[in-house]
Amino acid sequence: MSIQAKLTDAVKEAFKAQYDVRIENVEFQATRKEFDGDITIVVFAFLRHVKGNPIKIGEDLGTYLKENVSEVTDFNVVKGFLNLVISESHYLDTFNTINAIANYGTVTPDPDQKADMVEYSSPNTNKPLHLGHIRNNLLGYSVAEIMAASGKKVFKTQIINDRGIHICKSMLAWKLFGNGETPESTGLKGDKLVGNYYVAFDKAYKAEIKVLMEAGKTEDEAKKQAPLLLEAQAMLLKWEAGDEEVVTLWKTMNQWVYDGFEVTYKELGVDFDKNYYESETYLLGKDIVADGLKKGIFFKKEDNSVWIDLTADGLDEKIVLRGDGTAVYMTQDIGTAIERFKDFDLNELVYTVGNEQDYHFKVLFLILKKLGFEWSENMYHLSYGMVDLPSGKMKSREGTVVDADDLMIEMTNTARTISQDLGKLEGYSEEEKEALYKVIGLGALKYYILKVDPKRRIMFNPEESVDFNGNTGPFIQYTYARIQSILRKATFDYTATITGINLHAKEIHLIKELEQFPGVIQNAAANHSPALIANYTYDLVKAYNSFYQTVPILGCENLEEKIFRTQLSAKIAATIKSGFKLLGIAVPERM
RNA sequence: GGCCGCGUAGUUCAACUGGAUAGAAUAUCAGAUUUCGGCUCUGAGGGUUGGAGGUUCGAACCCUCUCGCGGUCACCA
Repeated sequence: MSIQAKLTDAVKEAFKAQYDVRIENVEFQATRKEFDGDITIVVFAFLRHVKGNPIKIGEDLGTYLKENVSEVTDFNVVKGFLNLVISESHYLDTFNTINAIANYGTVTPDPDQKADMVEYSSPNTNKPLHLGHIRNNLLGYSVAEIMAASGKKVFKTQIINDRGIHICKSMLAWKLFGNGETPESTGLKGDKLVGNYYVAFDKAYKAEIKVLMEAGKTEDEAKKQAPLLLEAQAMLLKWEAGDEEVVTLWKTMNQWVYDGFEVTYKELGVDFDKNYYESETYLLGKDIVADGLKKGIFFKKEDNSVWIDLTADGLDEKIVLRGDGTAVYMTQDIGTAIERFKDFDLNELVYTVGNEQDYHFKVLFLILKKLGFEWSENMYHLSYGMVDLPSGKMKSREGTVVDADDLMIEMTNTARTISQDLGKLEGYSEEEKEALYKVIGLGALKYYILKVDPKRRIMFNPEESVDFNGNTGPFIQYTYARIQSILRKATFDYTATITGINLHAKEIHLIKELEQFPGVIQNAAANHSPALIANYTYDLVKAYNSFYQTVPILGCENLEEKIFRTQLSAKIAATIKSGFKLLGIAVPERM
């Protein structure tokens, strides 16, 4: 039983005995360092139930707790805050308990529970992944890991937008200008090759528009009448009709892209349990629309298009099916959501999608609710802000995107430069060194992106790149590596359980930090926020560095204390590693 | 213009979801370490939490107004 649970019970009893009132919950916080004590109870919160002077109530409560809870050795009241001093032996006991737990902080999922699904990445197949996708991937992957660590059964998934006019544009450009090029013949990654043709299409298309406009067409007319666009549209129709030549080309070029994406995902360290393909799901949802039409949830306009009126909910009218009977984005999302809940018996469905689609998901969830699906309450849009560059927004057509593969290489290069100056890598092979540079470079990138609250925009400056000092991934990795260095030198047996020693203030502080880890994971899962894990890990590392600087570990004279400090160091390292694993960041043994 | 989100030290981020004197990092300055890795540690300066009201024991957080930035209001996804 945790100390907080114990105190909560005692507080309830105290109020029952002294005032005959029932208290539902007790508000705790860590005592601020300028006051004496370890745990603080906020007395103000009780004023709703008990009238009186908060200082008097606090003192009565403190007296009661000191008498009835063995761990409470003393207390003081400042304004409405009751500060409790907890015995040192409690912290030593706490550490011994924590130290015995193998996967401390994580909850093993019950395999029989309903599953949660996290969708992320979901790229188009006409261009390579860029910095924006990196934020998406890191967030989605990390949130899935955190949810799993909090005890949920989680599936990671992506839906690949492999169908539509965009891929036809690349296909057409390849057919016209490609001369049979392949990833093999050019040595280019498949996604890069296809992306080049998308750009080539756009260039040729723009040239056609210019010619048409010079011939007197308006811009709108020119855009709609350009022969290349008409041809791409014709290609899409052929694809939908199952034309063999078009479908074969489509399959070939998509496969190039998938192969390319696979490389990027692997480098980035993300994966998926299941892929969905839009080409297989784009017809879903039409039945539901027909159904909703019958029920009167949707209505038809003169041109046969189907809409939903959400003005009563403060939103607009939204189209759910085109006049020609074909699906729009919303139709598909309605259909796939229903299918997923059916197929997987889902509890929660998380969509990792940028905040420019906030409105779309608001509408989607509302429509599903109106259609009577109770699980629509369990859908969550993990919305995140854009990644801006100093030059402004990233725009693929203007060539201002930061390519995902290039960025990872750049980060690795920076790590290499720094490590060659400062690293302690004697005896490492070149391969081991390269692997290490990747760990550090990617650690810097991932931490930089994940430590920020998802909702906020990120300004990414590729010139300054990413810091390696201060609140950064490498700083935390360094602390881990240094602990490993100590453990390598600790040639004595440090497995014994230590009792009865006096603890240094820094040690108590570290144990308090350790104590919080399980709660932080639960909180991060509930809030879908890797930033909470990042901040926690950083606090832990800072507390450790302060400890490290203040007290000797291996040089400690007293054998029991030396053993304890070594154990404590090992557990801190293990916790850093677990925390970073939830962020998808590896930790090095040396660096 | 309607709706949504965001405004916190020079800069990058926190603040346990309404709690104590708003904390870190970075940069600047001043110190520490005969020692287990000097990518470490300790300290100083730096704030009207965009602004103005309100709610209450208590507001960066909730409400109203206002200013700034971004997104969105497509039969694209």
